[in-house]
Amino acid sequence: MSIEKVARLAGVSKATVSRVLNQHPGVRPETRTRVLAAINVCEYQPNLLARQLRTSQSNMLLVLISDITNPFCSRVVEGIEAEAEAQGYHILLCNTRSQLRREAAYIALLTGKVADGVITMDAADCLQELQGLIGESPWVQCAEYDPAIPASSVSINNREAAFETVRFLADKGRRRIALVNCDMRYLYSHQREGGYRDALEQLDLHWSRVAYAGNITCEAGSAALRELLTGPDRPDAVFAVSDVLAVGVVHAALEAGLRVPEDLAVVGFDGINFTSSLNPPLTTIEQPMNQLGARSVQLLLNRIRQPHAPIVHEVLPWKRVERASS
Amino acid sequence: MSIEKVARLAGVSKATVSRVLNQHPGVRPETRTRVLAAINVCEYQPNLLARQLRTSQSNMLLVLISDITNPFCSRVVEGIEAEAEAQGYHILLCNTRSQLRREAAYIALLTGKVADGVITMDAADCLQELQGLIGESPWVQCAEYDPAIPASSVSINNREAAFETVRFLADKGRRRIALVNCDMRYLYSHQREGGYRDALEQLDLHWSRVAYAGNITCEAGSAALRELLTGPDRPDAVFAVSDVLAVGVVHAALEAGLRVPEDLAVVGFDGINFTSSLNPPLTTIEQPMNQLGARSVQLLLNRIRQPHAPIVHEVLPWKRVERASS
DNA sequence: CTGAAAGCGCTTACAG
DNA sequence: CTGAAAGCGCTTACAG
Repeated sequence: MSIEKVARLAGVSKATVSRVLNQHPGVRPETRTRVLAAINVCEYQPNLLARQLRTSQSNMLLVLISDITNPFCSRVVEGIEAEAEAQGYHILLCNTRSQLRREAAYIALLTGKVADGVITMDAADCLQELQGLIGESPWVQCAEYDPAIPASSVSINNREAAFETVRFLADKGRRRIALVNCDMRYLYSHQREGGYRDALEQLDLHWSRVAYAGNITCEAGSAALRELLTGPDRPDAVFAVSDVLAVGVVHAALEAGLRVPEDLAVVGFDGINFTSSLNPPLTTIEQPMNQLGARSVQLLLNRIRQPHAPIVHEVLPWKRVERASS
Repeated sequence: MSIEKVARLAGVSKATVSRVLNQHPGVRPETRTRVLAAINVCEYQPNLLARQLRTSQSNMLLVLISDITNPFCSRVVEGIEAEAEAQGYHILLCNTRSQLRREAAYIALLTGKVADGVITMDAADCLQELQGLIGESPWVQCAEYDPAIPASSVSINNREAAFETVRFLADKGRRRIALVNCDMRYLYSHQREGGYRDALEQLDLHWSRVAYAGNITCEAGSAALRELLTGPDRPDAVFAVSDVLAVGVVHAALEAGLRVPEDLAVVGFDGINFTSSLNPPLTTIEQPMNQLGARSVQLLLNRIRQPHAPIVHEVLPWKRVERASS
């Protein structure tokens, strides 16, 4: 009814109002200003729902992340949101905790045309099930991906990053390098552990030890270190697969009377902001978090705009940031 | 067209399919199963856009936050998302950086019926302008609010929390208590500084000093402390209005050769998870972050469901968590 | 350059 | 218990 009201006020048809609204060329200037005036008078706000239904595009992107509280995730989301906004898209956020039930409810929005595409950051482990729900809809897998799924992905080379980190620690003279890993539902857990083991083997380091954190919290990191300290000989270095875990590792180490890095070198992963302000500052493997998000959006929009755009698996560079903890 | 396809397949009318879809009572069981079967056969997915347009409700909530990267914000968002999901609503997230331009684009979604209501966490300073855009739409102000705006709010008593924190430090024998504040665009900055000054006055403490951090980062916290250390006599305690700033304060203090808490007691604000794993663990004022989010959703839904529900200003409790840094 | 009409895919009184 | 019809508020060929 609303566009109709404007039309009556301006003495034109709904079509003309629509043309003005969408800045179509070829509306007589005089008509245009009359319509604009009418729009102002009645404070007309277009009903976007109707527009979306009619044009069958919503300019909305669905984002499925497992934990918005994880600083890595929130930085990626920041990147996603900024790029989406720059391209005229908006973000529908679902904090899934990798639970299919929650995911399903949101994906109904995708198949229900409320969103034009989806970016997932869920554990690789549940991607196959998601595939069934998402079907053919435009989809980009961010950070976590399943190579068997026909959807683009953006990630880093986790195996290489882990491999080089172990080599870095070995170069510094460390001989008993432990890994604090987490949940094996995640692809990165497998890849980083793979890199860790490869490096130990290649470097002929026979001491190896892995502790698994139950979740990505400092407490879980502390618990993991305590577990590592129970063995007959202690590690002299710990590589944690997340900065948050590393904070807990350092905390538990100091609590146990160890000096960092003298007695125990610690390296984290992600490159979260606060790592540079810890005591000691934390050495970490920095992921291009904003880029991961931004590129995901770009690839997704490619697919939305040209449904037959090729599927690509993009690998972004990581970077070691050396600080006092190692 | 789609519901029509199902209807043809099942040999009924669109109306009947719709009734089955919405579990209306009074559909003959036999008809029901026939429709359900047809739905399965053609893998029908309802177009939610059409439904939303027709019923003029979207079950979508717009969330405007200034910085998703701030751990406080992401915890509140977590609370918002969880409660919304529990009530059958979804979240549209805008990372505004308190920029009106970005906000305006999202608010168009609200007035354009894509969202049923809005929760803002933006700086109080830009709330008046938002008011103009939001108009009469259901709105809850979370953490930051403007008392002059006719919309509900959920927050804590910042003035009281700051007051009690200063008293707590004074009780511990501290005499030169400084404040590390941030951006005065925020209401909480004013309130906490107010509480700080009130307490000093009431306690007859004449030493006072405030440093302003340019943003909520550890680096800004460090810079603020360095500034405080330039004076003739140093503070013996710092109250920082955010845990993130406090991390930077502690870092710069240690760097300057001060012991925490012996030479300088430090108290943060928010109750972010990692504060307990810092070295030393950080004393902080804990805000009920999930509750702030959850209650905001509840108040907003009240308003959405009954547009004449009264406006309320809810104040949630805060809690001091005492640790080694003070 | 502008308008009348069809249609996006649903839901909901209103009849029967 | 079920169906025909109107309508949510737009946009877009198609005429003129």
